[in-house]
Amino acid sequence: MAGTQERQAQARQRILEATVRTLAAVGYPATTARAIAQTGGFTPGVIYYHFDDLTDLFVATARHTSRARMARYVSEVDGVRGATELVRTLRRLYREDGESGHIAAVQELVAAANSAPVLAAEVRAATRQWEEFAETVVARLVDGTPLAPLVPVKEVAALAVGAYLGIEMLSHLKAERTAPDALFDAAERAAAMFDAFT
Amino acid sequence: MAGTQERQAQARQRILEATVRTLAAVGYPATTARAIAQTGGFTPGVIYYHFDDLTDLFVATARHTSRARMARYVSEVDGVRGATELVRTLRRLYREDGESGHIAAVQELVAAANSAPVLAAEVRAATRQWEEFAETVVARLVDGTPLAPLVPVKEVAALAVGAYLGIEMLSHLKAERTAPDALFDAAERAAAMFDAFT
Amino acid sequence: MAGTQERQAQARQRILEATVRTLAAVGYPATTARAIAQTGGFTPGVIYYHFDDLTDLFVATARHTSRARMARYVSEVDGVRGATELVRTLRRLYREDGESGHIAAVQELVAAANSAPVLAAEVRAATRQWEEFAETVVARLVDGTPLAPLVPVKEVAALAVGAYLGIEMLSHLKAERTAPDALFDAAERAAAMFDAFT
Amino acid sequence: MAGTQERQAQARQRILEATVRTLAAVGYPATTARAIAQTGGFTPGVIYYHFDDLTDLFVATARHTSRARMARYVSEVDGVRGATELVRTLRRLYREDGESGHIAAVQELVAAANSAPVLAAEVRAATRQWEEFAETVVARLVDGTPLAPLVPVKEVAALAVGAYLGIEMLSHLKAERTAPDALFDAAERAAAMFDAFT
DNA sequence: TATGAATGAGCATTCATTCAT
DNA sequence: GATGAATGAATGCTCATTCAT
Repeated sequence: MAGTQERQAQARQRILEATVRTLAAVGYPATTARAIAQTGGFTPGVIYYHFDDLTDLFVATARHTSRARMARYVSEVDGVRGATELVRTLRRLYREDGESGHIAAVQELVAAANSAPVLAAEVRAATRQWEEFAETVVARLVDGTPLAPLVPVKEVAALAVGAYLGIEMLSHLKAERTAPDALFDAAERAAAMFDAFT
Repeated sequence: MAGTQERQAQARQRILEATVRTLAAVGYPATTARAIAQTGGFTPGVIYYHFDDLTDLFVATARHTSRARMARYVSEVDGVRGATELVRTLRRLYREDGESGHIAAVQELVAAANSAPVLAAEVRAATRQWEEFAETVVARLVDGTPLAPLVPVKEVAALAVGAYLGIEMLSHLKAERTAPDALFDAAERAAAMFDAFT
Repeated sequence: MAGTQERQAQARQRILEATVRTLAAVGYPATTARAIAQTGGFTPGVIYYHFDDLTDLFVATARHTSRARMARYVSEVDGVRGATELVRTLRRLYREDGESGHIAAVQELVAAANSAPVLAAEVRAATRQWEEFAETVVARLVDGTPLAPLVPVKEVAALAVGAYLGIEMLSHLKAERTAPDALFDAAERAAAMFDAFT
Repeated sequence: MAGTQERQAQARQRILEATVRTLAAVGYPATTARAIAQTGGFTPGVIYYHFDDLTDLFVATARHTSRARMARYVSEVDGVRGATELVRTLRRLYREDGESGHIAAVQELVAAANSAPVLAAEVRAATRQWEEFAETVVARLVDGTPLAPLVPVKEVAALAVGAYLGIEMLSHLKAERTAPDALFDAAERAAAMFDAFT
């Protein structure tokens, strides 16, 4: 009997993951019910058994993906001390994202929000959470250092989130993972200077 | 005879601008032939008289918009001396872009490139030009200063372009222009420090 | 063991009644397996346990409803003497039908028969029975009166059945029960004249 | 230039007639966009070029058919004197309707109105016009005769319209045109008595 | 050149029906 | 007996695209 709820949840999970993979692979405009179904190896009909419609599915996907990654980011970044270690952790997380298609999917949903008002609300909420997360990370980094009064935490956080999405968008476009790598290298050098300085 | 070519060019221009406005207003997935035609006040048929198909139109739009803005950015940034002035100029240009819908359109096309392989090539080329432009600007800014050896020009440029697109994407999502304003404010303060230091 | 058959019969009954109520409420085109199930508070699956398919269910519904109402009409009209009393009885029965949704359901099934050949046979049979019933009533009314040779019993009966369905269809359309009331009033006056005359 | 509007009207006309024929042939539930298109020999897409959606088409069909028949009925019944001639005229008109499928279509739309609220409004209006028409006919028939004070014109008219639809529904169900014929015969005999009496 | 009409492919969604549990 | 999950075939509708005028 407990299995019923579990199975239901499992089925939803399978659909959500197929959606993420499809979004990452072919982009939002091509993420049709059929495409998702083919990715996940099920019939388009199942989608409608578990979700009201595609919008509902995209909203759920946005929430699910964002939450899952957020949890991972929070737990990984939690014990980090110093900018260098932070950059290294982020690089590792970014690679994870790239392999699972998570940020690609998120970026597609953010872009899609412009054409899907209902989705926009959900994406806005998710974005806000990421900005708040970025703020805590930045704040922890500069707090107690001479740079603290000079760094506008909110703005740096907003910049970070925007840059993360924009860079993912471009690196996906270029079908290359090297550009982000070079960026992380540079960031690591900057972080070393930052750590030395503080 | 010359008038014929001119007229042809004018018609193309009208279609391209309608496409930009439509992209900015409703996003790529909703930018259908009909939607473009309605924006521009012409019949969907005309599009096919002047362009092979929608992909061709989007490619042309990417090139046209990118070039037009590039020209403007180059000419405006050309005489700029110092980071503060640069930030102020960029803020002005960004506002222009916002009003005309140009970066919004570009961002939509970059996002769309993931689902439209032919478009991707054009967008990649445009992106490269913007990164090169950003490189020259950054280089000019740090050249001859003590910071020169510390700043990885290529990476900073790539970061700048990515951040520009990502932030536009997010601010469009939030339907607010104030976030970028706060960012420009912060950037201006940072620029002042930079200028004082160099 | 007898309880098993009883239970089976009860379940069928429940489904049949849910079908009647659904037909009356939303009409044949919207009377889907899901809609019936929701009306009756059971799962669509049960329908297929008790009936071969929807057509089978509609056929059974036509038979069931027609028989049930026929029994009631026969027993009520049986002891009636005179046209006035007949009209009053019919008015009462018509009101019953309206409240339970029975003629509405029958009318929906008659209309649906045009699109469902298998259903048509059943509905034809039911209609024939109603015409026969009407014939006996009309015959009993005129027999032994001077009008007997003037009244074409078969045709009057056919007219009566057709009018009954047509008027139900229209009054359902108008969402009003007053039109039939006015008709019954007029019929009662005509019946009074008839009774006085015979 | 004038041809443009004409062609448009012709195309609409073709679609409307295909809809009437399809409704009469397979009934409302089976009158899908594809079915209509096949009847008319065109693509489903054309329907949506000329009508907003199927509801719009059904509403237009109800109006068109009702108006066209009404015009014919009014003009044919106009010069009629006496009940006998009226019945003969109605018989002729009824045969026309049967061949063209017009009342069958109307009856389907009336039945369908129960499931299609938007359609209901249009059908209600059409029904009202037919009842008014029937009233004028009945009134003209009894006016100036001794029966005048005895005949409730409104109710007789309502009965006539309801019976017309109901009988069409049943005769369509029985796939026979003979029943109405027998009814018209009986009506003609009654009319002869009526004419002799008045 | 531009338009209006038409086409055919594709999409979201619904629905009757099946079946393992 | 009954349920929940799944399937596959429609259905309404949109859209890129074509073409005669």
